Amino acid sequence: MSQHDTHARLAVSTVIFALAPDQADGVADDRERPASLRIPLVRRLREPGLGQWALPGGWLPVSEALDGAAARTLNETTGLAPKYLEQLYTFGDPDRSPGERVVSVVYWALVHSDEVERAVSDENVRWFDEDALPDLAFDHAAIIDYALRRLRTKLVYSRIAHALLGERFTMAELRRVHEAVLRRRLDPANFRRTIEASGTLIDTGERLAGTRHRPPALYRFDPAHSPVASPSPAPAQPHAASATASPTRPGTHSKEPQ
Amino acid sequence: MSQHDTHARLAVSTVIFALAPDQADGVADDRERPASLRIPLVRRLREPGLGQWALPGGWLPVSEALDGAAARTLNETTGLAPKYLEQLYTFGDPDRSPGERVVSVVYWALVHSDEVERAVSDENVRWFDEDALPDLAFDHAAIIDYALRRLRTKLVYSRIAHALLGERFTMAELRRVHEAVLRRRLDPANFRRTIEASGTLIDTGERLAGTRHRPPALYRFDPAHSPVASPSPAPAQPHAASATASPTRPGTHSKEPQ
DNA sequence: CCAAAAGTGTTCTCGGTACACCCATGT
DNA sequence: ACATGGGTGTACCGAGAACACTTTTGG
Repeated sequence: MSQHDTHARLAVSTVIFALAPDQADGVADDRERPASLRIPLVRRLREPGLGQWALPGGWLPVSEALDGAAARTLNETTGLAPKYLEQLYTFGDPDRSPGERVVSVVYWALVHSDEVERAVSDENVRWFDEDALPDLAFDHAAIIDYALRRLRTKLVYSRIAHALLGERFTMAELRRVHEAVLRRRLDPANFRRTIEASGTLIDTGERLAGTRHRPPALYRFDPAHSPVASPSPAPAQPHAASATASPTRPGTHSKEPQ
Repeated sequence: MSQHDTHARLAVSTVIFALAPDQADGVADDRERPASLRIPLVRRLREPGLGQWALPGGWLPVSEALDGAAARTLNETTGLAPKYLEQLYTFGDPDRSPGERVVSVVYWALVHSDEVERAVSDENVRWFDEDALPDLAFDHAAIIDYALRRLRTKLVYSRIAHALLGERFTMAELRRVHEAVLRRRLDPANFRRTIEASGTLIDTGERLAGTRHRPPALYRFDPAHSPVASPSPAPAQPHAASATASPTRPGTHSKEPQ
């Protein structure tokens, strides 16, 4: 392959975010510090970067859409189906990959916690805490850093936090998502009012019982309320990957890309 | 070429913005409506889209950086050297170009008005008013629309308007740039305070004489003050294209890309 | 003196923050 | 009853919008 290519090769990768599941060690103190974001990485099975951790991704087939390729490759490698998927940036420094010129169109995705349980997790796919990342292949550390900044920025002017949660959720759960992403405590009273004023929430009327205190209301998001700024015809929306996740290892195409 | 390519081809295009030069028809009423933005387009000399207007761009060479290719191709086709250049989005729908799969990494650029005079302008390169665009090849109309939205959004939280002006400028000139981009009148008093509070301006101490009223102060931008959010190592900065613009026609590479 | 734009001062509203306080449930 | 988080009320602060007003030049 790559006899002496006069063109760059095109790859698609994705930075995936999920909430760390509650550590059920019974210590009430857990609730005091914000939960953290986790990112799934895959181990590279070939050169360059053999053995290092990298973002899930793959080469772009001729006739597949960019976001389609992002959703497919992340599903093949991790078994995840993203609830939110948006293009992040295209990285193409000539020397970002040793040997071969590779241009990577990078996406970022949000999956909700339940998905994490269903996700592949073996010696070659692992979840890492946002602030405990391993050594990463290529420029992937910088890419994740950039994705985190974008997530934090976008959270405040858009309402995308629900993509990290299930269908129904309490105000406190939603607030903890914001706290985890922004890495700081938020005032419950003010958070409630801000969210309610945005009009993105719908009160289901139901309440969550079984807590050791006053039962909180359950909300869901207004689906009509997803005005995310993206290129005109294709708004960044929850993406339907092959829902029946049948994860396969990478290597379907030659080499692994970045 | 393209025997039966199993990969997409990679192109780089740029949406370039400049202020429309003052129409010197002497009517004082000109000052009453905001100036408009202008965009240079090039006519396609080959299929697909022969004869239609399109964004300046070219194929990505193997060993050239993305922003380098953007700066070079826009300079080759239009003779312009951008003062500001930033990646916009990567467009890659499988059917956006008839016949061949083309993925375009699109940049957007700002040039100041003086540049416009020096720019190439012939039957195959022409400036179009933002709201009087011709029929465009491929998905370029949607791309320009997206670039306009990005410019308007970025103007308010970042201070990039100076990239459309020369070295020294008055507060009113800067305000008219904002008015042209945002397409609405701004209160001179409040605009002044907002800009001054941002700390991005430096008073040169000079004043512009020769007006028929009180001479306004001349300002310049604080170069240290360009904290633009971009991927970590490569901040979006004024870009040094080949400064001695020697415009050449496209066609150096096979076909014209999108 | 007058026109016209430069530049200043004052007030108002609104979104976000801090924080005191009441409410409803399980134990 | 009481601990615990759910939920409400209220006061403050700073950024921006509206607009009256003063200043400085050319004609």
